[in-house]
Amino acid sequence: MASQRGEGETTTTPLEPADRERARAIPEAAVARLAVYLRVLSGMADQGVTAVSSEELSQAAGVNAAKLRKDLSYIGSYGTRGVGYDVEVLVSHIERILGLTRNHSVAVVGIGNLGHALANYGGFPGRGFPVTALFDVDADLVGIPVGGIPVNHIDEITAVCREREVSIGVIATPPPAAQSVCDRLVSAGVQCILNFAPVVLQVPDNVEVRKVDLAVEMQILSFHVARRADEAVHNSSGGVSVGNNGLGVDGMVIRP
Amino acid sequence: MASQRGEGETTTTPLEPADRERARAIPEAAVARLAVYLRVLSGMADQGVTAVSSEELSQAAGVNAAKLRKDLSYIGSYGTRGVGYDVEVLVSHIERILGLTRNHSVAVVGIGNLGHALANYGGFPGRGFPVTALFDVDADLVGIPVGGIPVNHIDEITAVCREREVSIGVIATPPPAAQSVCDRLVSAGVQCILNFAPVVLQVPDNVEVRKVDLAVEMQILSFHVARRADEAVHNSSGGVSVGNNGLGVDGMVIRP
DNA sequence: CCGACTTTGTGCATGCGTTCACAAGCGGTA
DNA sequence: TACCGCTTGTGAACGCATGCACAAAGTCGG
Repeated sequence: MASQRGEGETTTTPLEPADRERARAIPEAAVARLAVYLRVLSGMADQGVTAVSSEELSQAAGVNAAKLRKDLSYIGSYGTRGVGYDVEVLVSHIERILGLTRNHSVAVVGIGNLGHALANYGGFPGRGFPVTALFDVDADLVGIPVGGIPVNHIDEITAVCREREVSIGVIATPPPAAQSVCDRLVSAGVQCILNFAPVVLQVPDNVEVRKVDLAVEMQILSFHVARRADEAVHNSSGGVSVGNNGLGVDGMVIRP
Repeated sequence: MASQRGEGETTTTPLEPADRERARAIPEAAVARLAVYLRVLSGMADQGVTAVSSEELSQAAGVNAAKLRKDLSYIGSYGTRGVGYDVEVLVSHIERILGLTRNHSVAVVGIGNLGHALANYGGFPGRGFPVTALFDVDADLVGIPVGGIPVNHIDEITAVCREREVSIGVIATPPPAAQSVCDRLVSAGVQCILNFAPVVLQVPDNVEVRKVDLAVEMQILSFHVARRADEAVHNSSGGVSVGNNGLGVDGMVIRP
């Protein structure tokens, strides 16, 4: 489902006409990479670079040049053949596609070690994600400002989230509380959740969940350590060549 | 390269004979899910559950039942047809494949907000990953214990990592320092890195990097917010059906 | 001891994402 | 203006992962 292209729209759309159709066609993996490109491009812009080729950008982002061009083609044709891409133009178009033109109010739930760290990030990396609300069950924390924002009690979550138009909820609670918090966020109208708790959240279909799971990350690394160790034992030759292709957005390129 | 299957080994191997061959064949995405299954199974074991079917486990892990069975088949046939899986057995086999039978010493570099949070996790989620070393550039922090471990100066990184046999390095520094820290970790013999800095690290092929990028996660969520908002504007019908398939290990299932 | 039911394990088809390779297009130059 | 070299954009092939559907295999009840 969802793979049919809606055609025949002739109304004057408030947001670009053909972009919507493109947006729904962008593979999730490509979206993740676009965010990386955006950061690299922003860095280049800060250094005064105005133009870049797909080869240069792909090197900096740690991906294949062809893949980069395909990723960029998902959002349109904004390059100049024979020349490359204008950094500013690319930045603005990626920002538009990623929806970074509007601000996304963020609420952090669970003000423990991690919650503190998140709250203190201060405007979150890559501006546009202001933390506007903090919540915790601990009554002793309520009212105390963390990173400039006072902590609210978790029971106020619905009212506060609605009032401050929170669009992204970050769950940094202990595992047992995560599902309950998630449910409350959802019923408060939050449709995007970033979950740091090592729990598989159950949510309705209209809610988007991204998961950051330290234990899983560590265990994946552990797997590779073990595999490598075994290979080392069984292969008399010491040749190492791994190549971290596969899923994920990690880049890994030999420096020039 | 690396896709040939080494056969003809008849020596008594310290680690199971046919498992190595299996291990290198497990898709990366499946490895990530195995870690999730392991957590779910551990939780079940704690609650006294001794047996589980693929259907139950897949529900709890938020994945398709067929996919779960296929994932488990990568590590061998440890189920009983007509019955299901023995929880203990499955746990021990997944742990073995993921290399969790040995401890993996972890070093955290960059003792800021995030570094503090990581150090205080205390033995890291899912035991087996003891934090044994902390590093920072700030001389004022050196010697002060965080989460029970004294902070070392970053210049000692090579000596300390070698001495404590650190196998996983966690980078929680500001972006500009990340590549430098990474280089030092690599030259200290660390082959696995978990990177929290919003930087694309350049490493040699024999080093495995996993990335946790908050900005990217937020921007992916932002993308979905924007897409959804556009759809809401253009679709008069209010039907919502997203389905978070694609990359990643996130689960999303309607609760029973 | 046998039959019926249940659940695993997996061959196969489908779909998605990555990669290749090249035509199209643009700027610079004579 | 016409040519030449360079880089983009993309059609098509490839490969991997997912999901389906069923045979294999084991248990339980009679």
